[in-house]
Amino acid sequence: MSSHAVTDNWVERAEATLAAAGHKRGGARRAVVELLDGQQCALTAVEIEDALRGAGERRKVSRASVYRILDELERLRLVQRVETGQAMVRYERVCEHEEHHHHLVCDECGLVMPFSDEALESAIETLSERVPLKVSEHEIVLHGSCRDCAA
Amino acid sequence: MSSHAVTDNWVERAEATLAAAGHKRGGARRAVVELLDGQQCALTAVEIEDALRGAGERRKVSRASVYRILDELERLRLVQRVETGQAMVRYERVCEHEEHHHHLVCDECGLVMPFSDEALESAIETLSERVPLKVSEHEIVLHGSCRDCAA
DNA sequence: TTCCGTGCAAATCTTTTGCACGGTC
DNA sequence: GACCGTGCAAAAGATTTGCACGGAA
Repeated sequence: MSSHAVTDNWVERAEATLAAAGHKRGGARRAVVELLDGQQCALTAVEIEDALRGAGERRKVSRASVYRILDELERLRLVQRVETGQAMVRYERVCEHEEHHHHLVCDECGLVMPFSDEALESAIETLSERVPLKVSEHEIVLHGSCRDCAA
Repeated sequence: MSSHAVTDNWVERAEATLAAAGHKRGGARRAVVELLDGQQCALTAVEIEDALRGAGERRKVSRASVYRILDELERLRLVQRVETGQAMVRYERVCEHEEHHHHLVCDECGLVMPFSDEALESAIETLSERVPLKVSEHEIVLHGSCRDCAA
């Protein structure tokens, strides 16, 4: 069950975008897309592979396919990479009608949580004008200790 | 020649901190410290190894040592990791009397440049109070095309 | 029938580790 | 002399690639 059906049917958009880009359907890709749609936060390739192998109803997808699929989804801007400094890249769905968000990483237990902040976004926007780079993306990661670990 | 001798003699501080932490001196580590001191921006382990092998006067340092040295310098907060989404971690000197800065990454040619912005820092500071994480670090990376690549 | 999507296995690349030697204290 | 720092080689872990088969169009 998707947690975002109300604001943006990401699965449908993904399928449509993929079709428009000339892709045939594939069971592995559909499984990955559906899994990503149900996530609170970013997953690594290994986590995706494990999740799909585990859940009884879902088909097994080879790791190579997971990487290829994530690559293609990223190229089409359907998912985005999240670098959390944990040695593995994470990927998460990009929703059109959703607030842009960033990530909190607990360096002790590895927990990753999303957050968003308007003041931060506008500071980024303003600053992007003054910088010797045509900015297309930005990524912000706060590191520290989560409540459980800090306690 | 250090580009920062005026504001903060990082090499001296590094040597002192290392000594205080109970380390003996080592030629490899001194070479890495001196190289890092002369950099404009963050380097990868491989770049460090290559730079030291290349420069005539500098001794060759094995890659394993580069990683071990960077690890120790990071633990002592003498250098910091920079995650630019380029598959390799970058490291740069941390200066005490220098403005905190972040990075611009050209996704086309791989160029990495530093930048800093007060409004951004204060937004981060404010927001850090309201978040379910005891924040100790933050990292901001802007991606895009540099002037040469965008032209 | 034509090609793309996928799985499997091997390759590649970054980073880490084990071990032995040589230098620092 | 005791121990740490370092080099070398092998290992480990993440990601990519080559190839062949089966399914989608």
